[in-house]
Amino acid sequence: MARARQKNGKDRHQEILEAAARVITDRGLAETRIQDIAERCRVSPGLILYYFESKDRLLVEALTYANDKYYLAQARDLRRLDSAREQLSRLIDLSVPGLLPDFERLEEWALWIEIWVRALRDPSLAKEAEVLDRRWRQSIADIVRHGRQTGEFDDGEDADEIGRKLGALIDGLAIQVLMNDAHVSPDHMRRMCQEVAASLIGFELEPVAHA
Amino acid sequence: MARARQKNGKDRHQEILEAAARVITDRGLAETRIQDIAERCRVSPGLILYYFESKDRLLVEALTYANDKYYLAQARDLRRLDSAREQLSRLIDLSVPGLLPDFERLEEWALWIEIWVRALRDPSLAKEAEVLDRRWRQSIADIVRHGRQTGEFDDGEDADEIGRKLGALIDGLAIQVLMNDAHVSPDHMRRMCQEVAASLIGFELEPVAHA
DNA sequence: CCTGAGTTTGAATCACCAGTCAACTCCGAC
DNA sequence: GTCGGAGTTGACTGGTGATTCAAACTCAGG
Repeated sequence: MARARQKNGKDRHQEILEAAARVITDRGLAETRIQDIAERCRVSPGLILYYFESKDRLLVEALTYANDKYYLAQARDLRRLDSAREQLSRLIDLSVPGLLPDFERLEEWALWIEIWVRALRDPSLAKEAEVLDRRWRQSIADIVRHGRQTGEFDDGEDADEIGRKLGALIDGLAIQVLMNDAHVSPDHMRRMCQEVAASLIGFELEPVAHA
Repeated sequence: MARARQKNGKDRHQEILEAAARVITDRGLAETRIQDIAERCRVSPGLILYYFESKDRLLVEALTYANDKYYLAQARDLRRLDSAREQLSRLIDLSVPGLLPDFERLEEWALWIEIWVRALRDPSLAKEAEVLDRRWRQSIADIVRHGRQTGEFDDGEDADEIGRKLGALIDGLAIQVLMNDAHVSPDHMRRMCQEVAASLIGFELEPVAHA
């Protein structure tokens, strides 16, 4: 296999990114050492720098790589549902940290906060983060548009605006859930988001998908 | 002055906290070195450790100290206004990063993100953060209650719940404004928050204080 | 078998920084 | 005046961790 080599190289690349993302969620961006990443790959520290030109670049790549992975998983999950209403409800459930244990949402949110901090001082990461963030709000807006096209939802406020509002609400609440705020449990967050979503699309609340 | 000494000591303490908060907003928590703080105070590095038992404790104290300072300034500002409606509107304006240049909201928000990251792995800071956060949401709820008492606002959803919702929305939007997201300008954020606030308290939107 | 490019290792280097400490300066008390 | 202690300095120590590098290893192709 002439490919085996190159393919192996590709795998290593990804393997390292994945390990890095793991370590970051475990120990936090600031406490992540190359050694940790190397250990997680069962590889020597030197190899990490053989594949990435510096620790900094690796970390930034790992952050966006992981976020991308989570986003794609979410998109795949939502595509299985037909009705816009179910999709919106599911999107909210997926966004609540720790609500659905199978989806590593806790990890994802922790990574987001790390991205925000770093983006504060790294304009190029800020740009990437904006793209990722926009894509995610876009997916809310798309669901709204879809629901209106099929007649499931009434017309109303601009779909993009709804995406921004609901997105911001989810961000804000997710932070508090993540902080273990006693006044904002995952269930509470879910209910609030579902409620607001319903009112934003002019929907009669109620049996919104419960599991 | 037998006091001069002690007073001087007190000032130093505060002076260092203030300098630390400054450095943190400038360089980020992770990049803050004792040396930087010492320089900002025009003092030798050793002195910093003379007043604080470790860099870590100093940083955590600085974070909550600065947040407290900002909160008190906001409370003072709001107290000048009589009508609940003006207070709510002003609170929103004060919360938009960079909208009112005199209020160092940009700094405050940057510090919040640092707090969140650190709280993720420091339960004791998480507890302090929860208190600070709750106090701020509480101030929204109090305004709502006040407005209802005076008859300015209609009754409706639980005031605390409104505090949580509006608070979360503000948090979420502030992050995007802070990231310089082209789709969420300070003005845009202001408008959205005012709008949502109005609808949450069942208020006819419109001439909501504009400056 | 060789060979050589691509991989991998781990020891060595290098810079940096938190925290320590012995010495010095002030100033008020006696 | 001088004593003593709080306040202050800045050089020093120790540990840590990113990055470099020369050597070793692997394996596909000849």
